[in-house]
Amino acid sequence: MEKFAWFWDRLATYLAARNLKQTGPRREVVEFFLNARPHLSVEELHALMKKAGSRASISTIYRTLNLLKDAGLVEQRSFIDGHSVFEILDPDDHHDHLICIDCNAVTEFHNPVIEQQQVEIAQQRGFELSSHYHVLYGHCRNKNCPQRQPK
Amino acid sequence: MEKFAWFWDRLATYLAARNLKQTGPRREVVEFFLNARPHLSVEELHALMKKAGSRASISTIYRTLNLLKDAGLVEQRSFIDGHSVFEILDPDDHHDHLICIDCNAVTEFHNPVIEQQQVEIAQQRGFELSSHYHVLYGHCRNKNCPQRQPK
DNA sequence: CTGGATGCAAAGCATTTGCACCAAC
DNA sequence: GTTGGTGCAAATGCTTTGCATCCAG
Repeated sequence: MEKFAWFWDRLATYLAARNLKQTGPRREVVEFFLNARPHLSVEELHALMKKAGSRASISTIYRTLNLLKDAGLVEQRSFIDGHSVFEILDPDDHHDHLICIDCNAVTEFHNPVIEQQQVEIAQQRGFELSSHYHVLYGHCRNKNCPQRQPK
Repeated sequence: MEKFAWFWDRLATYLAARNLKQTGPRREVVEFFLNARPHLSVEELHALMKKAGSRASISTIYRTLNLLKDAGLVEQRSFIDGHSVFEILDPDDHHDHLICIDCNAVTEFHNPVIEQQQVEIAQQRGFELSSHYHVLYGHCRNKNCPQRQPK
């Protein structure tokens, strides 16, 4: 029972429907992407793959992730320091994030009240909601949190 | 009664405390920035100022906006298409965003229920909330929205 | 006067693209 | 064999920076 079977399925369907090919490098990128910790930058993903012996170029990583984005399987998010990260877009497991600004720990939350408010906000403005991005930043209280940015 | 008196005051204090200077171009950038419509890109701001006769360079605009950011007076937001915008950080007027994925139009919203839920979520987890980022993506229904990415 | 500020052009970075070669189908 | 995919290097687009000059304090 592969954890990301649904992902691979939808990808295969997408590729087949457009006469796109299922190549080695492309598979590798998807594999590493799915198994990497969330919020990995493209450069980090590239380094990881390189260390594991993959020869996929950074261009291919970008091209593949953009493909996944076009397929509606991932979401792209930008950071102020210039780079961006891609996130798995699983409709059955939606959640938002709390991020500790000291140790970068990521916690998930799901709040029906907020979800409902979002729908209402969109309706009020004749906006057809497609997705959303919601992150709370702050200080976690974990024992092993350094209480300050590693920088 | 200048609308942004508090902003100019805090800026003056910040500059004075660090022996930084109050120059012509710097004042112009701040002035145009404060009076421009929200969510103006740096390039748009530059074009606007140029048309109005200012000779401030785009470097100066960037340097000034970064100064305001360091002073805690504005906040920077990045978009996936590469550019970023700066927003006045007024603690008495917080808002979040709706972004049209067709025409990139940005609308603001403010929802007390959501704000309250956020506080509760953080409290439940012993998280000390510092800031948050909340964006709703979808399709706007404006007459002039192309209904598709210009690309 | 002195040190910070500016304009210009060049440099940086993350990301994209052109092109010749390679490999799915 | 076709057509899409890949790696490489060059190009792009936003943002930053080095430097000589300028100006506020």
